[in-house]
Amino acid sequence: LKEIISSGIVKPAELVELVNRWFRRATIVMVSRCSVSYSGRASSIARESTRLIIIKQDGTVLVHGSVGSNPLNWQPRSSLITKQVNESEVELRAVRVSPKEELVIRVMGSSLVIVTELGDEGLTLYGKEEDIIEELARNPSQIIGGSTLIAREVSTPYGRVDIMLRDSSGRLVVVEIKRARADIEAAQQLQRYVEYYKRLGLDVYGVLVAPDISSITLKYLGDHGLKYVRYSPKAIESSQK
Amino acid sequence: LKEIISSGIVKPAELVELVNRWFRRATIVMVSRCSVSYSGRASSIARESTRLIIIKQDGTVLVHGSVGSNPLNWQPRSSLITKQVNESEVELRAVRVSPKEELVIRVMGSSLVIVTELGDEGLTLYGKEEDIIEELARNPSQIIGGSTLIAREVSTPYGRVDIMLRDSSGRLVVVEIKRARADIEAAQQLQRYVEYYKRLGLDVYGVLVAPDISSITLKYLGDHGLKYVRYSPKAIESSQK
DNA sequence: TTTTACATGTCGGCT
DNA sequence: AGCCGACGTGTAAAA
Repeated sequence: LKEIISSGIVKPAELVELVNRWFRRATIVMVSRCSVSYSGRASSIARESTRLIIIKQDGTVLVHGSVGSNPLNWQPRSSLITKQVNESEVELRAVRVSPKEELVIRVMGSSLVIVTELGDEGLTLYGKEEDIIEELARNPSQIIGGSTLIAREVSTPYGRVDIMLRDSSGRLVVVEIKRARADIEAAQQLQRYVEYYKRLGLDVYGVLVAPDISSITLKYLGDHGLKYVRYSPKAIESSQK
Repeated sequence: LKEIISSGIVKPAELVELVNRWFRRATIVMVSRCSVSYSGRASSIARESTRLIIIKQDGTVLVHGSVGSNPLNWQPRSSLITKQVNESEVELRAVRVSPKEELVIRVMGSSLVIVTELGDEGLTLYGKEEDIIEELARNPSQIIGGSTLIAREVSTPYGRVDIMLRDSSGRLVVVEIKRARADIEAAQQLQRYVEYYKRLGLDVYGVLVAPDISSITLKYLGDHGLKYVRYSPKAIESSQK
């Protein structure tokens, strides 16, 4: 693997050198005994333990424990100050300006460190809400038979409406689309768009489009004069739970 | 570091052996050239590139690129099937049952692999919404002067009310608390709790408590007969942006 | 910069 | 299992 720049057990003094040398030039992956403290929007402390520390090329810092998808602590695209505290300890201080946050990792003893260049290619993702909007905008009759597309992604003071239609009787239809089971928040999102247009004096009603809906949300829609239309994009239909 | 079980460059055949041996027994960290495909709630493809693959002790699989806090692909607590496809390729297939999702990582050539035991200690986090609720429940006069606590964490069909108070004139007060700047969703959350109690015939009004509020949300509250009370917990006041 | 919404969100808790 | 809400959510797009 030509992308590996270096790897091995590294003592505190060398660690400082390595991190200073490669920060924002390569990705640094470390297995270290460390304690972690964070303060900012909230604050946290993690006792000394063995953890996986990742410092990415863009300045992202992640500290992972043995369980869970989410890191114990993290810092997106931070600046980083590395210094040796004493013979056996190194402090990594990752700071973000807005919001003002500070992550301090205190590394004890030697670490297993990999310095490597990772690829930055993104991935092609299908099945986003936007893809479904695209499908439905092309054929709005799937939502309301005989309706025509008026607009997409319409801004209001209370957020962006996914799709606006005109039905066969000439009424405006506000459509909110969800890629997964619709919940109460989706209903209220729709509700506030509809309310906005009604206050403007328009004759409008709202439709929530989703592959599924919670029973409570369905009741909520009914109580507020809103409609539900089931729609699953074909491409992901088979994988619905 | 006694927690390191093994580390080094590993060929395809050895990789299969290593992963089978240590899956769910230790954390496996790999730097590999790989392509990744995912299908489930959505679907994605990532071209061959060098990436960081983490297989945690609990079955979590993460695939990181060079940028961003979030992994390119992932699978929480999955089962994993590893097999050698041909002389130079290994396929890691991580499957989750519900929702039905499949992540396939195709590893090309040799990988740099670390097998290690990480700590599972959690972290102590201060400044959660719950901490603020605790503070205010102890002294509800900070929200409404002269009010008394009726209940905390009250379940309704439309979600959990943070705090219920009775004010000095005997009226019920539904309180929704946010740890950060309140947005329109917070206002609507409060609104639906208040609406629920009003429909039950109770004399009730709603208060949104937060350290800050967006101007549009403040207008929305006014339009719907809801109130805003500013409150910053002392402990995190200094770190507000 | 502010504001809003999406996300394969993940995760926890309660009914 | 369904459902709701918090999260240091992160991230992108639009005003």
